Amino acid sequence: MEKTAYHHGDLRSALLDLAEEHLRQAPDAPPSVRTLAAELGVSATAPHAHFRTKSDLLTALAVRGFERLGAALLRAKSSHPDPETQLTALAEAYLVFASENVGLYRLMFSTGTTYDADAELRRVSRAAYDVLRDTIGRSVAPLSDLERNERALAAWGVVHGLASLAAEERISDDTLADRTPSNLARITGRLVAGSR
Amino acid sequence: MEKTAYHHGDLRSALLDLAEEHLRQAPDAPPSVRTLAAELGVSATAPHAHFRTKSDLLTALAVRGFERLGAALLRAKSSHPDPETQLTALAEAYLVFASENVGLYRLMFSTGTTYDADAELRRVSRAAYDVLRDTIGRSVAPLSDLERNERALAAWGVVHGLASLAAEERISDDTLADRTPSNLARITGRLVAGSR
DNA sequence: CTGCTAACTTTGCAATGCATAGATTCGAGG
DNA sequence: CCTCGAATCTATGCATTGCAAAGTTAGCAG
Repeated sequence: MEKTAYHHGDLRSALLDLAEEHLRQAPDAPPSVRTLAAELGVSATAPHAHFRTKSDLLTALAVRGFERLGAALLRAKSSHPDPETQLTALAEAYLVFASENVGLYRLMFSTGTTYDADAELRRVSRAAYDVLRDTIGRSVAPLSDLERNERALAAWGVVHGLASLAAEERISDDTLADRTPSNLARITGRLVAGSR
Repeated sequence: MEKTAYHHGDLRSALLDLAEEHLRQAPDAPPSVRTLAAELGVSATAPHAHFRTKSDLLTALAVRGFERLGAALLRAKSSHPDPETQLTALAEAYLVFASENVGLYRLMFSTGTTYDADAELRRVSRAAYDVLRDTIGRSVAPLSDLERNERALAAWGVVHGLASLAAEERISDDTLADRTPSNLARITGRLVAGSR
């Protein structure tokens, strides 16, 4: 789908790349479309041809994020064949992704209303979630659909919650000194695997 | 601390009240300071006397939010003397607050850098968290400090994670049909109390 | 009554998102 | 090769917004 260079190269991808770069260096502020355009040497309204609104650009960024997150989860899952450790490995991969892409991760879960509108975003988000759910489904003995869904949701809740709290730096030093992804993953694993 | 009316009434509180109202009706967009001022019949830069920056206003709003959340948690705790049900009641109170104050809740956990700077915000946020931690600490048998902190953090992670996912409407219908706070609280309680 | 201070207004500026109209360039069909 | 259409990009303009600086008004202490 990657169109080859027209006037100024593949502006669409270039915009997304640069936006991600900006987000990495300033995770708290959403990147300015005009600034992106200026740094790419195009006019201020050039992005308008590829993304009708700024929200569309951010949504496209979020889609990329979920694709990468899903890939990271799959990688973690396939490199840990043992179901005992698989869940913790998955949690760790999730937490690592969130900590290494704070701005992007925040964006992925804050697109707000756009989420309902964009089918693509829903699809990739769902795909990432399904990796987690399938792992949960297999790691524990026979479960009803409802049971499995509830467990998967609970597990997702824990990792997402801890990832968010860590990303927003809401966990203070006297609450938990070791806030590394691996330690948070350990806590997650212990909690989720509790009633095994 | 409430200064009585000067020129135009208690503008500071009026701004916060109206901002919260705006946030309730448009949870996705942060309120515009100029619009708030206009609706209150003051000049566009009048708020500047009370909040040097917009971020300061939002931080003050977040402080209010944490105060109300903490109060809600305390209320829930004291109305359920039984330690068995106390934790679930706490989780439900938390989830109810988040669902009834989506915009405010989002704000409370997205102030970003401001959090480090504002001691007041840190204090009230910590106070709300301590209610949860103390309940966890008492509900389970003797625990080391580290154990208790880890459990409290995990519990906070679950409720915060589920509250966030629900607030952003990221839980689809085929994942969990019943997304009411009480059902989510039930799931939370079962998970956290797992290794009792 | 005088002066001081907090609250508020006026004015102005820069950044930003977005719409519209026009120019440029690529590529396909003749 | 040439023409034309469509995609891409530019130019211009506008409205909203946050913010700063200087002046104005109102309450209050002495």
